[in-house]
Amino acid sequence: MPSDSSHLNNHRGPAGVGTRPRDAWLPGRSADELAARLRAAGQRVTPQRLLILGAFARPGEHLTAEEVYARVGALAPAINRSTVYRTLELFRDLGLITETDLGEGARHYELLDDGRHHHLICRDCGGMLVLDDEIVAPLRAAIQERYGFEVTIDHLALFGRCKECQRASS
Amino acid sequence: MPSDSSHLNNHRGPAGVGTRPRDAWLPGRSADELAARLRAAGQRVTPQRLLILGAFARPGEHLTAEEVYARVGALAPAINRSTVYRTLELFRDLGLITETDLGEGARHYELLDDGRHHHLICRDCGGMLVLDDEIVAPLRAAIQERYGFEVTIDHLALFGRCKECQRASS
DNA sequence: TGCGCAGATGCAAATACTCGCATCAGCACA
DNA sequence: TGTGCTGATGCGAGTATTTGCATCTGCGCA
Repeated sequence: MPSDSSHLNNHRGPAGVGTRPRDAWLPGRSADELAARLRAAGQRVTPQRLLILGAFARPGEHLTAEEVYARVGALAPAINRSTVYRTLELFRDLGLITETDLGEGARHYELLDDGRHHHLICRDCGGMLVLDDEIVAPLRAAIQERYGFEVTIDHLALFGRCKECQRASS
Repeated sequence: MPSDSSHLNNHRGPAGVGTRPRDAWLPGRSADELAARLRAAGQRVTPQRLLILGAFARPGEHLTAEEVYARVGALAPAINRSTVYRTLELFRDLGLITETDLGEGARHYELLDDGRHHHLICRDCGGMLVLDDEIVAPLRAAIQERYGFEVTIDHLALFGRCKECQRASS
């Protein structure tokens, strides 16, 4: 379906909706905060959405879509798998959570807070390093300056070979 | 399976095998070149592998795994879908092809040549810009310097909002 | 050239994710 | 508060990808 990109903007409401705020929104535990955030983006507040955000206990915890589905299903069995996937996509676009492919077969989602971080993953040993956002920030700035493109780099996973594995095979 | 990373190095041969050459390897059309490249990496030369690389007609052409499978299947119907997926993964690790999630539901593979490029994709309008590797190179260098990590950034897809969509919603 | 082992493949099932469509329900407006 | 429109959800089917295991085969070695 390479020529079909309609799904890319299929949950935008009217004028200005979906705009990511300039100031990062600190993830709140309260339903009220999510409700306000959704309404500000022209999105509806539904019990499903509240539950799905609630599945993220704390920032820093990685969850796959299936794990979110399992947690939510324990509380409200009627919630559908598709709704979970679609809602995670929405939250990602709103900047509430990050979505990352850590190379483990399923994408991981995480509450987004101000202390952004990224990962370096070794394809040889599987080891994972934390990459400071300070290293990534210049890329964001350069893209903004050169292309006027507001890029979202919230939780990058980059692959390669760690120092140890390079040494081991040289 | 978050704790299982054994698959990350399951197609490495003995000593030094799997090492990516410092000098980029220009993708060759000839089976001989692939054979030499595979043997140098301690990998076996099989008809399946030759066919799968052959599916990439030219650099610059994006193919999904299913498209590769379809092309290869037209020539040799016996080749299995799993083999295609596993072989693409191998070629990616050897630096022969790039793997990118362009947000279209299936990952795209492309022959890697020296003129690396990346993509900026607008989540609002679906538009795609080409991002010059010159902008990304400093990140690669910074990671190498700070972490001693040899990162592979061959074909990045970054998402965000293009200049026009920013303007339209402000 | 023949033998054997480790790695590659085929197969089938399981998991991960996407999509179209009918129905349902927030929320704007009367 | 009631009504209707539009976006959200449930559902089911389809596509994409991964995995374990049995079998097969490339290639090093005798």
